[in-house]
Amino acid sequence: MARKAGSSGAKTYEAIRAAGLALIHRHGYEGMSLRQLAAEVGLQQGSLYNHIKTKQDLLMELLRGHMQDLLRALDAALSGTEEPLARLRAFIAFHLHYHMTRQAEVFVINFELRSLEPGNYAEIIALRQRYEKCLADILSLGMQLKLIRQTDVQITTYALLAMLTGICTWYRPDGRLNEKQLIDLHTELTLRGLAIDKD
Amino acid sequence: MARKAGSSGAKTYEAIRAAGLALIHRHGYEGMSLRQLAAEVGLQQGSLYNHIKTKQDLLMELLRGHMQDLLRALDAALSGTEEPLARLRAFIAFHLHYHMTRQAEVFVINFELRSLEPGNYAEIIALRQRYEKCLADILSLGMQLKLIRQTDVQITTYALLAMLTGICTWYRPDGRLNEKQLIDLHTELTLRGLAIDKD
Amino acid sequence: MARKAGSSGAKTYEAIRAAGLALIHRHGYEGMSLRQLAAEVGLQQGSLYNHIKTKQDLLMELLRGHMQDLLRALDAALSGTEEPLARLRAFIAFHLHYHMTRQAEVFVINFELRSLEPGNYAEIIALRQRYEKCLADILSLGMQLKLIRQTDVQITTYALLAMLTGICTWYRPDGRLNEKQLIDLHTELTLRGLAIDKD
Amino acid sequence: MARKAGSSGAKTYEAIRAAGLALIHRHGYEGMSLRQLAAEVGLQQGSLYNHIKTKQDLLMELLRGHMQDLLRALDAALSGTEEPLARLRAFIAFHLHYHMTRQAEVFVINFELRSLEPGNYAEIIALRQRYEKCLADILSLGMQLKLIRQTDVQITTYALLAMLTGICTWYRPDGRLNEKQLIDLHTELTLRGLAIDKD
DNA sequence: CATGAATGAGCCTTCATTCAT
DNA sequence: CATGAATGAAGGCTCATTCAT
Repeated sequence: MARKAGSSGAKTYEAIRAAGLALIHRHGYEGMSLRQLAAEVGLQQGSLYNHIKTKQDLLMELLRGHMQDLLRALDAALSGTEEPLARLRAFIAFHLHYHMTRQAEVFVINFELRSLEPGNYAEIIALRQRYEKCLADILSLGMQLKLIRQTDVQITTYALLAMLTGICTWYRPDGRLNEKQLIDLHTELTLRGLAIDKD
Repeated sequence: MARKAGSSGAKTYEAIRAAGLALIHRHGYEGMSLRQLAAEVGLQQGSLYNHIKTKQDLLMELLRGHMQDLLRALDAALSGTEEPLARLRAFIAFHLHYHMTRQAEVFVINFELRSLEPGNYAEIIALRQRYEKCLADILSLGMQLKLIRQTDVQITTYALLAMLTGICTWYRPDGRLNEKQLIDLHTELTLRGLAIDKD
Repeated sequence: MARKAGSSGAKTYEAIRAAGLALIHRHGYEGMSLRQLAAEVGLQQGSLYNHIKTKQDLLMELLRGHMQDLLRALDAALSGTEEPLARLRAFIAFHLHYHMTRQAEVFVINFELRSLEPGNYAEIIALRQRYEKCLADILSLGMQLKLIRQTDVQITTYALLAMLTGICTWYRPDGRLNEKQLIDLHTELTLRGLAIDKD
Repeated sequence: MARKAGSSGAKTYEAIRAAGLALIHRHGYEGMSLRQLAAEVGLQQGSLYNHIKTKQDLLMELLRGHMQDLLRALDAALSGTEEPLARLRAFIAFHLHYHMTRQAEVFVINFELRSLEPGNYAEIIALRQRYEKCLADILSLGMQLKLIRQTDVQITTYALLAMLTGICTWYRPDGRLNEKQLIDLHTELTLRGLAIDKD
C-alpha cells in the first residue's frame, strides 16, 4: 500500500503508520484496536480503509519497511570495512545504535512476529535471516583467518544477537550511560569473548 | 449435566493451566480466547470460571507460579557454591537448563509482561528483580575479588541475561547441539568476556 | 415449598426467604442473582436447591406468603367494626401501619408483579383484588348509607390505595413524623375528601 | 453490508428509544436484553452501539429526556395561573393528563430509578425534586393565604403525588371513564381533602 | 443436606471490515 | 477521501439450574 509521495493522502498514511507503530508497541498487535488507531489519527474507523488494506496488512507494511531500512542501513554501515574484527566492531556499533534510536520498530519486530499470517511470517523471517547471515559471515571469516576462536557460528550468532537486541527493552535516552559507553561495554564483552589473544 | 464421572477439581485446574500456557505461548495472551481454552480442556466456556477468577488471573497465576519455581530452583542450584566464577558457571548452566526444559513458561514471561495489569506487573517485576540481583551480586563480588573485569554491573547483567534467555526462542530438544554443548559454548563465551586472565 | 417447622432445614429456609426478600428489595428480582443469595445465606449455589424449587418459585412463595399475611391481618384489624366511616379509619390505619412495618414485602409486591410468570401473576392478582375489594365494599356501603359522597367506587379505591401505599417508598422509622402523626394526616385527608358534612 | 438504503441515523436512534422504552416498560430494565431491542429495531446487536453508548446510557437518556419534557410541560401548564387553588387544580389536571398520555415514560421513571447507577440516580432525583417542589410550593402558599388547611406540606405532597401517579398503572384509553371524568374525580377528592370551607 | 463441578444459554460489549452517501 | 451506519462474529463473563459425590 505504498502511497504516491506528495499526494495529500500520503501525509495521512504516514500518520497512520506512526500511530500504528506506537500503539502496537504499547498494546501489542492483538491489543490495539482500529478504533484506537483511527482516533489517534483523527479519523473515523471506516476511513482507515482508504489507506490500509487490513489490520494485518498494516503490521506487515511496518515490519517489511523496517526490515528493509535495517538491511539498507547495515550495508551502509559496513561498507568499506573488510577486516573481520573491524567489521564485527562496526556491526555491534550499528546494531546498538539502531536499536537505541528506533526502539519501537525493533521492539515490534521482536514481539509481533507471532501475529503474522504464515505467508507474511515467512517473508519477514527471510529478511531477518539475511541480517543474521551478515553477522554469521563475519564470524566465519574471522575464524578462517584465525582472528576469532573456533566455535559454533550459528549458535554464537544467536547468542550475540540476543544480547545486543535486549537493549531495546530497557534503554532510555536519559539513562545513566550514554550511547558510546553502552557500545564500548558491549564491544569489549563480545571481543574478549570471541577474539584470539594476540601475543 | 452436573459432573463428568471421574473428573476432579484439581485435575481440571491443572489441565486448564497446561492448556492455557500452551495457548498463550502459541497465540499470545490477547490472542488466546477462553472459548479456545475451554475447548482444549473439554469444558463449556462458563465452566472455566469454577477454576479461575478471570483470564487475567490465569495469566498471573501462571507467571507467579513460574517465577516462584524459578527462584526456588535457582537457590537450590547455587547453594554450596561460593567462589564467584564457579557461581557464575553454575548460574549459566542453571539458567540455560531451565530455559531449555521450560520453554513455554519462560517464553510467556518474556513476551507477556506487557499484558499484566499494573498491580500484577509490579509483583512479577519484583520477583524478576530478585532473580537478576542474584546474577548482579555474583558479578559484583567477582569484581571485588579481582576475578572479573571491572565493568558496569547493571548493564552487564542485562546483557548476559538477554543472551542466555534468547535460547528459549529457538531451542529444540532435537536440535544439532545438545544441552551440554550449548552450556559449554555460552559458558566459554561469557567467561572469556568477563574473567581476568590469571598469569 | 413450605418446610416442616422444627427441622434444621426450616431455619435455613427462613434465612433464604429473609435474604431473598432483602436482595429483591434492593436489586429487584431480575437484578438479584442466586450467587448473591447463596453467599448471603452462607451456602453454595447448588445448595439453595435443597430449599427452593426455582428462583421464580422463591419470589412466588414470598409474594403469596405476604398476601396471605396481609389478608389475615386485615380481617383481624377490621373485625368488630361495622360502621363504614369507622371501618374506613381502621382500614387506613391498618394499611399504613402494615406498610410502615413491612416495607420490604410491600415494596416487592408493588414492584415485582411484573416478574411473575402468567399463572403466578394471576394468582397474586386475585389475592390483591380481595384486598382491594375490602376497601371498595367499605366505600360502597358508606355511599349507600349517605355517609360518603357519591363517586366512582373503583377509581376512588385505586386512588386511595395508591396514596396510602406510596408511603413504602419513602418512610423511615427515624423520620420527622411518627406513625400516629402519619396515620392522622392521611386519615384526615381521606375523610375530608370523602365524607359527607354532617350539619 | 454497510447501510440499509433509506435508513438515517436520527430515525434509527428514535426507533431505538421508542422500542427501548416499550421493552423496559414491559420487561423492566434488567429484564430487557439488547438482543431483544436490536431485533425489535431490525438491527444486529452490535449496531446499537452506533447510537447508544451503553444500555445504562439508553435508560438515562430516556429518563432525562422525560424529566425535561415533564418540567417544561408543567411550566407551560401553570403559567398565567397565580391563585393557589386554581394552580392546584391546574397541577392535578396537568399531572393526570401527562400520566395518561405518556404512560410508558412515567411508569419507567417510577419503576426503574432503582436501576440507575449512583451518579445518574442523583441527577434524575434532582429533577424529580424540582417537580415535587412545584406542588409543595402551591400547598405552602395556599396555607399561608388560608385557602388550604394547615397540615404537613412534605407528607401531603408525597401523598397527593402517589395518588395521582397511581393512574399510570391501570389507566386504559378505552376504559370506563374518560380523561375529564378522571380529572374531575381526583380534583374533587383532593380539594375537599385540602381546601378550607368558605362560608 | 451441602458441596463443587458441570451445563448451555445468555449477558453487554467490542471487533475488523464494508459500503452508500 | 471521509463519514456514519451497518454487519456478523467473537470477546470475556454471569446466569439459573443439575447432579454425582
